[in-house]
Amino acid sequence: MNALLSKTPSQKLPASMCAACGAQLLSMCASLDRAGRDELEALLEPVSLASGDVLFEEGAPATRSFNLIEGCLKLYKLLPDGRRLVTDFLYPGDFLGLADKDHYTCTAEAVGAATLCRFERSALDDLVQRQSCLEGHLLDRARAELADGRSQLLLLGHKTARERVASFILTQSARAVQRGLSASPVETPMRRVDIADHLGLTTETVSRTLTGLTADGMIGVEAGRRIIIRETDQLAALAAGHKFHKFIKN
Amino acid sequence: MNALLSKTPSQKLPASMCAACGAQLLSMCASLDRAGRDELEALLEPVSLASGDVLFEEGAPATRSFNLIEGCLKLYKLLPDGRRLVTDFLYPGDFLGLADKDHYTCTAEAVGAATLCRFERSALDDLVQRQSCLEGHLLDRARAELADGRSQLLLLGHKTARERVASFILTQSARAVQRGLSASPVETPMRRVDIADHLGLTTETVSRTLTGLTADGMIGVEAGRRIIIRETDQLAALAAGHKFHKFIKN
DNA sequence: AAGCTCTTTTGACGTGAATCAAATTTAAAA
DNA sequence: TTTTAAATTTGATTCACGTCAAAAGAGCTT
Repeated sequence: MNALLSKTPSQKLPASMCAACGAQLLSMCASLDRAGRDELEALLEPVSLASGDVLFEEGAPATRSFNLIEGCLKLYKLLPDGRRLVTDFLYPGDFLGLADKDHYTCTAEAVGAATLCRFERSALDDLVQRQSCLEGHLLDRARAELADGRSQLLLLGHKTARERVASFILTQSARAVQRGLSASPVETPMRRVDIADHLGLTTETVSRTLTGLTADGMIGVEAGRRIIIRETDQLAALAAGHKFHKFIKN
Repeated sequence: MNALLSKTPSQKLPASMCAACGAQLLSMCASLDRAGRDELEALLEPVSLASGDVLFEEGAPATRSFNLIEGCLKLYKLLPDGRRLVTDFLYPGDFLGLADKDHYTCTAEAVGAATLCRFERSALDDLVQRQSCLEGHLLDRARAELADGRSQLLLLGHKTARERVASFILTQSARAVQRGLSASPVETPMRRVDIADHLGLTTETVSRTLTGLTADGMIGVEAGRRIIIRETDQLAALAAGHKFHKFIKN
């Protein structure tokens, strides 16, 4: 293991992390043979990021892919005048850059400290070509991201601020469950402005909406960054766009 | 050739269309062998749709994929109260359903009369598994759709009505060019309400914005459905979000 | 723990696009 | 062609959210 390109080279990642990182990708393909496993593990490089570090920028050649081990990243696109859309937040186990073709379609930036495993795309592509089973899994992942993106289009195109925030909370909760965490006190490590830019709102509107949902007893907010879901069904009805629901305003 | 499942079974498609349709998918993979070609062609079934016909609905099992031969389709998602987001418009040469995993993520509906080629997904998947070169092309297509979707997120999240309409016109124009048509008088076969639901606006706002762009000399509108791009650079600057541009309002 | 900065919340107000409504144009049917 | 219905445009008004501004709170540093 070597950490040449890590932002904190003095602090190597424990070997167990590398193993976990390898296992993550390897789990994509149960039939990957021993040689394939070794080859894949040899491609891994650990990377550490501090809060606000940019891993890669939109439009740069997509020469590397990553697997997030610890922390949280945000992906975003910018308009020339600074308007920003956070397309997604990533958590441990998520991949970055696999769904990009030649160039990264978003900028990736750390939300708090984060550690990742890095792969050279060229080497990975070679491996994928020989281990054809991997390609199907990549396709499935791209399809899942596509489906998520389309749901987000609906949110940005037609949902109210209240519906957007409700959707966000439930999405974050569902992701926490995927990672083996609890559904209800959801940790939201990103700032209000990141949430706002993810939902096509302003910081103020996000804050006001959270206050409103709290006042209505649908959620609770602890220490700013931890959200308690109090009325799951009502929140879900709101997020799904059931405007007629008795508990829903707007 | 057989048209059992066509909406107009009496009117068979000419054989040349089937050949073109097959060629479309085959061109994905230059190395597809003769047996593969024959097998693929045997999978093709022609389908005809009348205006407003629904090809498949969001959430239905994605058992079939399609290649649009003629006409225009719209893909959309609905909220329970009827709010609608048109995720995309499709034109001849475009595929439908290839990027969906188990279930269709959108409803597909004909904008005017349309003809398509249909494939059974199960048979196609078998073929893809044996002709592994196809998988890479499917992955590339999914990646391209993903990139487009992310641009649309930015549009829906942060662009003004004027910027959205400008983006729409240029996107439609670019697609026309891809199909070998002229860039400037762009045919837009869909209704105002479809454009509105694609851009997260209302019919009235789309109409007013088109009127405004026409008044400013940026575009011209003929017979409601044909748009002339008069000031490409200004329209592009507007669409890209250069708010500071001297010719741009809002 | 005091002082600083950054973030979040709350308040007052403005505005872009939605809504409501009606006129006009276009398309379809008789 | 005439009649009827549907789509589009235009106008008047409203409202949800954005903008501007300030206060309150959280996190650092010393």
